[in-house]
Amino acid sequence: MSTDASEVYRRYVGAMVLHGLHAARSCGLGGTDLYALNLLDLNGPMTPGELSAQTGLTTGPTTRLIDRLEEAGFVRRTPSPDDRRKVIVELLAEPAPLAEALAPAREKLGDIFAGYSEEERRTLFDYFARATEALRP
Amino acid sequence: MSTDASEVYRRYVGAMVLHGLHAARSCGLGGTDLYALNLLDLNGPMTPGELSAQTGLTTGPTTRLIDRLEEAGFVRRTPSPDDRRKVIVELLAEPAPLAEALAPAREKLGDIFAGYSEEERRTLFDYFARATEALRP
DNA sequence: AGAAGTCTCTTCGTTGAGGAAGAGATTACG
DNA sequence: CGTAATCTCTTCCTCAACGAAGAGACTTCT
Repeated sequence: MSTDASEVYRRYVGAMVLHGLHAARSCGLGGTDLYALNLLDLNGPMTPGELSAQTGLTTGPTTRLIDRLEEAGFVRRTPSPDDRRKVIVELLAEPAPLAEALAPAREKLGDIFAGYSEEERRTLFDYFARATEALRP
Repeated sequence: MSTDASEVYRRYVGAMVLHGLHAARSCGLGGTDLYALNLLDLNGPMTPGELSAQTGLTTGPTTRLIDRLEEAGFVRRTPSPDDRRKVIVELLAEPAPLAEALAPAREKLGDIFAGYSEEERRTLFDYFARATEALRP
């Protein structure tokens, strides 16, 4: 990875993060809320305890974090079938306000993808899958 | 962009955002600080007024935001040569704590890039550059 | 030159997110 | 069985970040 490529990549990652934060704000979400949503998206449903371990929050703030996300329609709480003390926090289908906030960017990116050959697109998506796995927390 | 590809991509973006937020936290940065740093990285040096317009903050919090970033060694304030009321906020070289936080991920991604052919890497970096431009706020 | 406008910074009050401690319910262990 | 451990949630407190309003320095316009 040359210095030049590294520069391109750094700016790219910055743009992605900025994009995510911007979309989150427009839905009234804070940084931690976005963090939790991405955790749930990448790692699947989990209990408040697991979420609290992965976010680094103590249990009190975690409860209120889940409250916020539930009220906003992002997640759902379900009682755990095995252990009646536990709760399972599950990500719901993408809520309308978020989809709306992301739509313009998605369209632009769709146009970019359309400009590549089938083989190039395969390369890109292969990379996306690998990078996602590599960055899994 | 098929539904499947869209899913891959959504998770990828989530992983990138999570990665950025995680690195920021480990340096004691909040969401807004990260947002501002990325703005400065993508759009170059700017005045506090411009930064306040782009972050959506009023001028008071913007001043303190810059104070925080300056104390942490991320940015530098320089008096504007044309207008002595103005200040130019400039991003410095990446501070050590941030580079340290990002190092493991960079290494992993470097390994991934190393597995592609020269041509595939060109495709990837071409995409990165285009996507960065498309997402510019 | 003087008035009006612009830019940054300061001060003050408010708000919201987070930590600490403990309650209540359930499960596991002796 | 009964005691200890676990899990979520509640309550109270603290603190950091934000907005509003205005001060001070400088520029622009008449």
